[in-house]
Amino acid sequence: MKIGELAKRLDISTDTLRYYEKHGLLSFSERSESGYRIYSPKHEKQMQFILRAKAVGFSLKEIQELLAIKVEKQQHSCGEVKQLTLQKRQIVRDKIAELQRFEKSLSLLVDACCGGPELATGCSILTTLEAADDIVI
Amino acid sequence: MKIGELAKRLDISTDTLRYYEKHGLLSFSERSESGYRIYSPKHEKQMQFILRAKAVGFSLKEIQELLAIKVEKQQHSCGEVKQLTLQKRQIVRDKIAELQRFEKSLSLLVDACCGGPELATGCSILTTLEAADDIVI
DNA sequence: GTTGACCTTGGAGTTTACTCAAAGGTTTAT
DNA sequence: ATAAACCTTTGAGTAAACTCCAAGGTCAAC
Repeated sequence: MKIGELAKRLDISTDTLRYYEKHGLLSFSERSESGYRIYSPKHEKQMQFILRAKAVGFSLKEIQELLAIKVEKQQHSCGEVKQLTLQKRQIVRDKIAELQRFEKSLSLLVDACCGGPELATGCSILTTLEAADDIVI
Repeated sequence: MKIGELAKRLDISTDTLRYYEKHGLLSFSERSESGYRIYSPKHEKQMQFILRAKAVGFSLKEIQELLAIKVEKQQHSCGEVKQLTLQKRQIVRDKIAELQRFEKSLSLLVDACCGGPELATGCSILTTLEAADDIVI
């Protein structure tokens, strides 16, 4: 699969793919005789991982660190790799907890709102928002 | 509370606070006679919301949209506001699902790893990684 | 056999989100 | 009353993550 096809499948630009390769996120692909990048399903999986990590707020540098867990086997002890993994998992868990608070707040709003055609000024969604100091939004 | 104190409490810079005000994220504060910004606990709460939203991958523009749910009452119908809130909640739910997949993958790694002092090359954490194609990392 | 749609690189430009500096006014402590 | 530690604004600079462009090579179709 050439770069254009992979880009289309992932709904990103070819520039982004080359950018990620250049910056050490996407591992090097084979090249055709003429120098075209040839990607395998493995590359697609790796990209999906990168894009999903990005969507939940990891920076490219952090994503590199996540990917590096896989690579660090030769250099580091089992204990170190496990420690790093535990650290990353904690970050993920914290993010989940944060999002669950958002979800709760938004659900409160949704439940309180009538959803009718009248102007929202008189709607209970707002009363909810203004009254409940403990609601985060 | 003056800008320096709020910045310290939130562990960000005063520049960032002024930046958020300028870009319509943090609502205007009162000013002292000499022109100093005076913040209330309400401002602190708003900032905490902004920082938490940022931590889970919302851009400043998206955070504005979240905050705008509160403001749009005068201009929009109850139904529209509810629709927007539902949309935002779906995004939050998708992010949660994504993070739960990460958590699961990382947990598999943690559980499979002995955590001992030997080089990770021979550790089952790696076998897990390389064998399980359905694991995302 | 040439047109059009691909691909290559290098490098410049853009957007987002800060971050710093300059020049000056205010407040607090000694 | 005079430093030191605040605060103000304006505007420039920076880092991350793309995004675009130019100049050229490749490939499939008509």
